[in-house]
Amino acid sequence: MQNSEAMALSAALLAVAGDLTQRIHEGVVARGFADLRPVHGFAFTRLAPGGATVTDLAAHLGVTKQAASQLVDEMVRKGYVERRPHPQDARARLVVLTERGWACTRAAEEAAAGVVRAWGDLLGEGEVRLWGERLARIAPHGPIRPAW
Amino acid sequence: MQNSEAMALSAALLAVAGDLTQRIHEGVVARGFADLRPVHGFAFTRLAPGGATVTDLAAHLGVTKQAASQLVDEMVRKGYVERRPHPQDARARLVVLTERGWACTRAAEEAAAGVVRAWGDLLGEGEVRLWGERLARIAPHGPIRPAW
DNA sequence: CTATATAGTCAAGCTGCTTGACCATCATGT
DNA sequence: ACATGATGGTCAAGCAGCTTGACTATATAG
Repeated sequence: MQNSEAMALSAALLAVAGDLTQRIHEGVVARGFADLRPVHGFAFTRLAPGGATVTDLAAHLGVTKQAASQLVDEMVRKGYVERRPHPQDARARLVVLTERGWACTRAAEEAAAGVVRAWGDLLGEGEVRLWGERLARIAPHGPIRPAW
Repeated sequence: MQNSEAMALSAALLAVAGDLTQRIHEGVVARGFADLRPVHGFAFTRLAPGGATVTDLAAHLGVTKQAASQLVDEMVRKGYVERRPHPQDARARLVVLTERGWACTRAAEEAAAGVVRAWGDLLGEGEVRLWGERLARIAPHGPIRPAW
């Protein structure tokens, strides 16, 4: 494969990723969560299972723990998460989703499903399902942050 | 497809996109262009064909023309581009790549080719080639900026 | 020839991140 | 038991990269 082809493929992949991020975000906003940005969604995916510490969150997002702490401050202020004492470690605090946080997480899943469904209409659902498996093999632990 | 599957697929796609961005950037740095960030690469892809105005670049990157102008200032200072008078419009200035800018563009293509080749080793080259076609159908004009 | 639109720049301000310093608590070794 | 270092978290200050607003010069339309 020529270098220029690889570049075109890369550009197409990044365009799809950008489009996906944007559409999920629009879907979340349309469902009534206008005071969030995509980064909050990435945070929610880490917090959802059973909560996480600020340090966990920082590692997940690829930022300093100070930055993660500021993000948590903001989400607390907006009512999406709570800080609770950590059951095993008195230094740490467990950040967990509130009911509003869960509602937003469900909204994001619905929005993502809408986008993926549109892909299925274009390419066939089986095809799209195959993607998921192959993508996971390529970069199972890629950075959550496709930033500049 | 369940919502949670769609979310997992989305996460995998974003992880691959992040991984790709990071690896291309590392490849560019390893080839001797350490004073650039991924955004400069996105700018180069717009400038490469035959140059572009600051306003064109701003639209391509999804930022204000002031921000694009600052980016051009920086790239001029670092020797990657030049501002030339625009042949048809005395208000405008054509931003074009210098020889160093072209060298960096080639380095980015090599790096991208390296990543795509690794995908081919995992999945088969034909499979990867099919991706390119399908990705281009899904979001042919997605934003170049998969930002938060 | 006037009026409006467009290309570009200058200046100021804001947001989200970083670095650095610090305290409280945990874990380890003696 | 207790000293020592590691870890979780916060406070404070600074900065990079972007935005909005204002302005000039040139182009374009009527």
